Amino acid sequence: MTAKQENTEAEILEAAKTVFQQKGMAGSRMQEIADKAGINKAMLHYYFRSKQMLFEAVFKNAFKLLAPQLKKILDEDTDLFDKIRGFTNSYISFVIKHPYLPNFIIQELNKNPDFIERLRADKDFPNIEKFKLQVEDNVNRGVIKPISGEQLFINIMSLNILPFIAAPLFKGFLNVNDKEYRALMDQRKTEVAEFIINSIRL
Amino acid sequence: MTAKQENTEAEILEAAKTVFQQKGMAGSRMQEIADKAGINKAMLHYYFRSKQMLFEAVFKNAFKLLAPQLKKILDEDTDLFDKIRGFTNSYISFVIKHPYLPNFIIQELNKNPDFIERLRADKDFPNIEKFKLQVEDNVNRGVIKPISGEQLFINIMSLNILPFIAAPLFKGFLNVNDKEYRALMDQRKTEVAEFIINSIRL
DNA sequence: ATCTTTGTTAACCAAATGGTTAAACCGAAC
DNA sequence: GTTCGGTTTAACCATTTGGTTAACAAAGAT
Repeated sequence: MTAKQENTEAEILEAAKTVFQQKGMAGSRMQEIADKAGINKAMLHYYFRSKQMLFEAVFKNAFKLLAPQLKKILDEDTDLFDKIRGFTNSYISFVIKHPYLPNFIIQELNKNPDFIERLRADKDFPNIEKFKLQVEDNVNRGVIKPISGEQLFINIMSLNILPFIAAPLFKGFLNVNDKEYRALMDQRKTEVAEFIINSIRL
Repeated sequence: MTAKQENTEAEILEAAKTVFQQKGMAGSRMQEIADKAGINKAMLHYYFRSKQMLFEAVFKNAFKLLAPQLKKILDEDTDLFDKIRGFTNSYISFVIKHPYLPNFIIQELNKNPDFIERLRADKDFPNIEKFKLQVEDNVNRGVIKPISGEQLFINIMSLNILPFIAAPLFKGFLNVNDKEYRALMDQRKTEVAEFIINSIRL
């Protein structure tokens, strides 16, 4: 076995990630992935057997990257307000590093809703129970207005995720160019957290 | 010319809408659209020349449906708080009627960002200027905390849109079934508006 | 009645696409 | 240096897919 073995597999995954995340499962071509990885198309099948299996490998890797981001807000042991500030700030850095990733996951999950079941089996699958208790505790202590952990979680995610997923749409509505839109996103790094906190603080 | 003429064209558009919105441009097959419309595949080309042109017809129709929803929040002449309540409430009804539409638009716009330029040419393209003035006015009158119209608009849209686009993901994280998730969405019909208003009210 | 235009279909086509195969390659163990 | 294992490639294959064509039906127009 040559030393290239893992190298090739990694290069395939990297190329597949790029193509799949930008064009989706249906819009991606095995040939394009092979070209981008600089190898023969047959290698894709040698290492991953089929387009579907290659896709699932890429998808799982993508999800593995996203999960730790969510752990920050779900499992960490910090004060609720700091948590919201911390997540909002770090999520934006994450998206800059992986621009297509959240959209990719959401999109493919829409086309294949049962994927989530297989993901849940993983030990690192994010769990909201701890966060729910924390929110409930803050409500009981009179720190924040009554709100369920679920709804607060949905709100935090929505405010952080959609502006990136729907960037072209918002750019159109707001009539701003890429640079101006990036400035808006930069502003959100702090503003979104305060927006949320203002809403729930008593 | 038979009386079927417009009928056929409409049936093609209806079938194409269903298929394109659920599977996207790349994932859709002309044959499937023809089957769903109950006609021969050649008719698709007879009426719309190519897959691309059929797709664009569907896309424009979809956008035409979405635009009036946005006008509610951008152009109407009602009080800001009422506007937020009204939009939130009516948007959810809209999504129930057209479940795949917002995701479809966002997704295809991501794969084809220059689409938005062609859409902007339309007279009915939503314009945010009036809304910006209204927000500014409310800030100046001390009714709400300082916030730009752009950011408030992004927040309103995000809180309303993402929970539907990312429904499978949220269902997974929250570990709820379809029925429970729908209940959460129902709760949001009023809660989201109050969440926003609480955040900006002085 | 026949001619013309429009709508519709079945059969067909070329290109693209996911996947396979058989042979070549290449480093390592013997 | 020969053999043996996994690795890599070029060529090939069957199917799918968007699109075309030629013939045909139906309805006005003359």
